[in-house]
Amino acid sequence: MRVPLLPRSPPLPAVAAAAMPPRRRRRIRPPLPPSPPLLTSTPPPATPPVETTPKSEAPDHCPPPARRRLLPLVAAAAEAEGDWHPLPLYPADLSLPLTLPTGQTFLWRRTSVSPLRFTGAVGAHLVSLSHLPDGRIAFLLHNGGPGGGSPSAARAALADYLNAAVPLADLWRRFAAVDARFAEVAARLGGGGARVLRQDPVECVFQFLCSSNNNIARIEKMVWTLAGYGERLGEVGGFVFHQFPTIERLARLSEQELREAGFGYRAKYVVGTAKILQAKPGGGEKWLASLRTRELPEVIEALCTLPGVGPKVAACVALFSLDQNHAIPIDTHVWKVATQYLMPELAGKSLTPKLSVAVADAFVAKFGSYAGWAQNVLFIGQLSAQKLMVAETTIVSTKPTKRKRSGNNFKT
DNA sequence: CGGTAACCTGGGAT
DNA sequence: AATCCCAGGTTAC
Repeated sequence: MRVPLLPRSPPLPAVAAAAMPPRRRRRIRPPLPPSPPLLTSTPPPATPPVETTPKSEAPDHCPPPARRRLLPLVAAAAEAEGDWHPLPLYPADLSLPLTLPTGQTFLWRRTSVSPLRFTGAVGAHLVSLSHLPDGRIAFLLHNGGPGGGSPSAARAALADYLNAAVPLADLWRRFAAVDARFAEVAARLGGGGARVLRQDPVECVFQFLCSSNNNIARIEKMVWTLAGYGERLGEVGGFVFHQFPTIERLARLSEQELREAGFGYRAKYVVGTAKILQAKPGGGEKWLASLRTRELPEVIEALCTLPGVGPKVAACVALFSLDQNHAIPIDTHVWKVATQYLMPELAGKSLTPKLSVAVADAFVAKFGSYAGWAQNVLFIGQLSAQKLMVAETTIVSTKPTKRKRSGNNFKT
């Protein structure tokens, strides 16, 4: 496999460098410059986003009916749900709808529309995320207590998963200053909050293994099927959530089993990759994690040895889970952006590995060591533009199609 | 090396 | 109704 040779990234932007702690000792609650100081070691539970009509909860979570009836609705909801814990992240730092359902992970489910709420597994923690009335992010731990984790452990896991140490607002200011197109898209998206996650590498590899030449709905279905092989964590909003399975568990799946589950030719990729990872000295988890401290070209090369992993999937895994903030996944959407705005001389040409390297280089030259974060925003801009167009045409041209549960796709 | 065709599947367009 | 085309690519000629 040819290895795209991406240049060494330029030094960190001064502002980011100053705010970024060394990777080695990742801070649990890093200070975010733009955010007011509000975190204490034991933050008081926040008022949960008010549920206007408390829906019927899963039986497991319901207090005894007799007692519940005596409580005011809000109190009952609070008791059934537990406490919402605020995080020092404001919409400019993290917008849930611009981060969770926009293609870097396919495992979160929208479990409430008003207030907007997403639920997913972060490691073994089953959490819901929502914006408080003041805009801050808050999380609710569903499987805490005996047999589960503590809120403080969940908080630490979330800070890591959300890449909370990276000062997004500062990055956006820099990006907008060097690129008019970015400024335009950023404004259209509401000014901030599209954040690159720091996912578990195993989870990330297998998610993007399912993504090739595929559409979002089916990717979500396949990824959800994979997750189902992991340990059950609980049920929220009618969805049963699982911890993502281990490599060992995935390696025990058969290609036939996955084909019957609708994976098509990707079935052999999943099993093959699981087996290769399993055979790594020290285990696949460790091998993948070790890539976090390697240079990007080496990371891409290593990932491309896995069956079903090509340059695009490798770049996704590198960016979304391996700290390669200047990795640029070149897919059809980004290719469009690139040929339209960044390198018009490439218009009409086909996306070859060599050209995709050239485009990636151009992104890094323009946006610097966090170019992947800029690319992610431009991608989302392209995505939403397309979805808006699709929505328009369907309204105009077709009769009201009965909507199947298309539930978790990105829409505005 | 660059260009091309299969490759599973499902939904929407023609 | 049948067929084509496309969807966040990768692999094999």
